[in-house]
Amino acid sequence: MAPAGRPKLFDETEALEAAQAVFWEKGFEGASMTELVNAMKIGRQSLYDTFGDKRRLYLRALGHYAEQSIKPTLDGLSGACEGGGTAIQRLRRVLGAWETLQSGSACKGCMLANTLASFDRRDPDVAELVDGLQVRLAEAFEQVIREAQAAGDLDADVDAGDLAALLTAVGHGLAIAGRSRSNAVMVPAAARALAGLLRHHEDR
Amino acid sequence: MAPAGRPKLFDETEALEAAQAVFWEKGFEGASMTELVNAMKIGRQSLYDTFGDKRRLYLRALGHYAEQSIKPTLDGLSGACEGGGTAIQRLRRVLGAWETLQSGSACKGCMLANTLASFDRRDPDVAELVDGLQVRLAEAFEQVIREAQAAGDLDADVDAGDLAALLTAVGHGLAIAGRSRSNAVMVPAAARALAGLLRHHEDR
DNA sequence: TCGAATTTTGAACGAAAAGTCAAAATTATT
DNA sequence: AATAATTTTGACTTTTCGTTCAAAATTCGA
Repeated sequence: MAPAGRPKLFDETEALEAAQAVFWEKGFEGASMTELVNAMKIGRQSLYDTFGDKRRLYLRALGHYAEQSIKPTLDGLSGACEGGGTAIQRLRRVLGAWETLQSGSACKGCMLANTLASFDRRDPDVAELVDGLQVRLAEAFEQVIREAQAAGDLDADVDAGDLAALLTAVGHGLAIAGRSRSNAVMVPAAARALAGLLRHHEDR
Repeated sequence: MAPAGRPKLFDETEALEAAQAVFWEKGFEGASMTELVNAMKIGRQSLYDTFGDKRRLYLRALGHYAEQSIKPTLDGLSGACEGGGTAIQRLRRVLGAWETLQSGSACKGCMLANTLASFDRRDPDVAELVDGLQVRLAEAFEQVIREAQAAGDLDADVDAGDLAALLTAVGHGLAIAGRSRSNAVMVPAAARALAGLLRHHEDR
């Protein structure tokens, strides 16, 4: 059942991705509607008709970012993608992916972290969305950690939940460091240290 | 030699601190000049005469934040304050201070991290200031780490510079997590895990 | 083919933004 | 006391912001 009336000339997902890129780079208040309209290559009114106001557009862009950038991490941890491997291998692979991601020259960091740092924390929708993703990420970490501990590839004397929270925080930290001038030095260094700390003590 | 003319009725540092608080909470673009003028309790023109434009005010506020919030950490690491103690004790004390700081209910995170996440990265002055602070922090960490390693309180098989970069990144990460809804849970958990990983392997 | 429904287009709106101007007020120097 | 220098005050300018309006264009169902 096609809707009566003129169909949209633009691809909604494509436009959303363009908006996401702008918001990711400039933040909510740093991105102007004119800028967004230009980047999305759609008319002003089409934007408002399709996405509502600026705040709702940001929410959808952030949701899209989550699907695109957080989900791969979750899948990588659970082994649903990239051919699996042992728990410790999957963990290391995700951390390695983060490293290369945040070491690039024009790195924009992580939209999640940027949102946490800049968005009005009283906004309930944003707070809930962001926090939900954070928790899901931490839970995925916890599961892999337990698995790696059970396999004897990770010291079992550190609580899995605690370590998961630490890795989540490190994710944020790498993303912030990724936006700094010396990201190409700092991020790989931090990643090396983390990889070292995550070795089993018997292997040292 | 007092300057001829009417003296200012306000304390410059006090006004700057008020501005810093607003910028810290709302970010550069999130804070309006009228809002700043009100918080600083000075006239609009006095603001422009004293601090220049909005960007220069932000730079001074950020500099003030560095003096007030980063320096204590540097001093705590070097042992210049808080009565010293061993290197590992100083390290743990700083991490503990970060934990309590980022676990609070109305936590604003870290202005440094917020700036990295939201400010236009092409701005050379901001980039230099922020990166300089990051490097100074990493250097201070590196020195304490070396000391702790020499004292046998920290495993020596992880490179001190790398570990310093990691702790700097963890600082950013805790600050970001500190702005999330579940900061009171996540931040202490991450801190516990980090404290566990930093134990010497012989103590496990 | 007519009409209802939707999108597009481009102009326009009011509000709020950053920043400025000029006169009044206050102080130190002479 | 007079002058020069500075700050204060409050209105004002200009620009940009997010959002909306209304008419033209396009498409589908009857």
